[in-house]
Amino acid sequence: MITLGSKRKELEHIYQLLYKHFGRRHWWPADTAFEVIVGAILTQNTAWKNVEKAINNLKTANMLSPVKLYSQPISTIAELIKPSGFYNQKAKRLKLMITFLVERYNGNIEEMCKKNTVDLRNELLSIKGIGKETADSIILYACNKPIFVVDAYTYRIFSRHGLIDKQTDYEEIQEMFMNNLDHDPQLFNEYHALIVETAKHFCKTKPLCESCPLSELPRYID
DNA sequence: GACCAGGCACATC
DNA sequence: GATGTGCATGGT
Repeated sequence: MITLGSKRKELEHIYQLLYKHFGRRHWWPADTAFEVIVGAILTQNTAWKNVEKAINNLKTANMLSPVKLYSQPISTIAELIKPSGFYNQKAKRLKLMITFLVERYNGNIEEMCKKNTVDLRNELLSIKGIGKETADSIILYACNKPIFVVDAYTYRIFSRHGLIDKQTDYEEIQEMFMNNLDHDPQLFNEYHALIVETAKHFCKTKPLCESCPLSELPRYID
């Protein structure tokens, strides 16, 4: 029987182990808040390597700003972000997000981030193409507000190791972290980044380690 | 040449 | 409410 107290300890312990092993991740990999938003949309079900190419295309074309992209047709955006895949769909989603940003917040991300987290999350979720993970990534990594980002890696790692079960939904997983950890944006930032790092090293190269205790995970990575 | 990747919306049962 | 499908490129 896992009590609340021990779950907190377990989550903290895992964090300490991963942090010791990987060190500070310096996430999200982006130069600006706007780049975070673009990356969050482009990385939907897509390897980050491909997103980098797409973002580089936008930078090279001098298009990586809300005002610049706002005035571009979807077809132009699609052409630039091609390497990230699903480019027609993502071009529409990007355009919708940017339209929201420009028309409601005058293209000012800081202004958008002044909204309280619950309202901001609902606003983002009302944009077609912005789902829970994308919204939470924007709130945490573009706004630096404390919300826990749950992604496929989080689900895979923590379900494989028995901390959540198969039918646990997004909000429940999010609550597990948020009910047991300080609401510190830097902590949530780092924890999610460490999960991604773990998955990249571990899930790929050592698929047979599914059954090893998560607390011992770093030992299996070397 | 399969198989997968830091989702999401929509259709169908 | 659960389950399935389209979207598309590039790396392993």
